[in-house]
Amino acid sequence: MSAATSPPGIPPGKTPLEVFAGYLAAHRLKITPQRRLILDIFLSEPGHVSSEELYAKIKRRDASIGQATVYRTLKLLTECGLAGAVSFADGITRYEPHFGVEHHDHLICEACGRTTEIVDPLIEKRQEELAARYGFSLARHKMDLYGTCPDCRKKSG
Amino acid sequence: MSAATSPPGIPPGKTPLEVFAGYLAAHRLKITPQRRLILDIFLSEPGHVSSEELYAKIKRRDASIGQATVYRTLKLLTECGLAGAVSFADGITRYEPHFGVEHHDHLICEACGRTTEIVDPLIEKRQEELAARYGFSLARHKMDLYGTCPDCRKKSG
DNA sequence: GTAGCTGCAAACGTTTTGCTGGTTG
DNA sequence: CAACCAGCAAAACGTTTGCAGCTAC
Repeated sequence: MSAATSPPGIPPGKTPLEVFAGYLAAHRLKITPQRRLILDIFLSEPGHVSSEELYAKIKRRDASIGQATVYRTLKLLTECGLAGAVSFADGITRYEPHFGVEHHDHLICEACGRTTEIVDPLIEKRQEELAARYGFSLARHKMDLYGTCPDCRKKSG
Repeated sequence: MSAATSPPGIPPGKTPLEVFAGYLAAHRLKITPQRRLILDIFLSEPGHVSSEELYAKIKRRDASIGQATVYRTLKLLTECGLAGAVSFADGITRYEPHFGVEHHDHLICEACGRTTEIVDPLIEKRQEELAARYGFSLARHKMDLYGTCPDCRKKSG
């Protein structure tokens, strides 16, 4: 596997900026203040953000930035493996940092909408086995569990 | 839990039409030829369909039907548990039948895009346990495994 | 200096909505 | 016959793209 363009898997011992810069250089693209700022703010987000949410946060630091730049940069971040796109079937694409942040799955309350991040080693391991059984090499996965959280169960009986 | 409006879980021993009719009656909505036809064709689909794909198929049987009706009916079918919305982060919402069709997860090849439907009882069981540990009652879940299928692995080394 | 970037605004494709006449219960 | 529905077309939504001037390399 040649290192330059492979999306999944973050190179070890590199800062996010180095990863991004490396990707940009490899594709003859440029590092700009806007791209740095977007990377910076994106990585400081705890969970998943939509492009619009991120745009709002970024605008507070640089009011002159445009929506399109945020969209374009998020796409770049996804391509270089620093971001991952998740969608919860509500028509909005959300992104989550794939750097420093451990992989996690989601436990989503259908009543109040709150999401909890979860990981279960046993499931992770089993997924690998399952993919292998079909001859797949597993790059990544997404698992969302939908239900009702304890609080909402109390409220609605 | 009162039966009328609960989305998840298909009542046993009922036909899809009965489920749908029951839901409509409970909400004082009406059964129409269009809704019947959409349900019928939707359930005859093997995998996931987008609203537009379904619309195209439906139009072949009733050219006078409108897109909006398909959208509206798919939403109803989702509400009454007969359909489930899935989205693969490409901006298009797809629906899959939740009746007769066993629940399944997806194994998706990132190279050629083909999806294989999979189920692993061990994972299903573990998901329940995991949700329970957080006090959640689990209604449903979505698990997508992304990787490279055997064929594409051969082709690209 | 040149290739690539930005911000703006217009375009795009999917989904939703307002309306009027028609249909269901 | 009252409430709800269908089809149509227009609107709304998130996202992408074309362009003209500006910036990184």
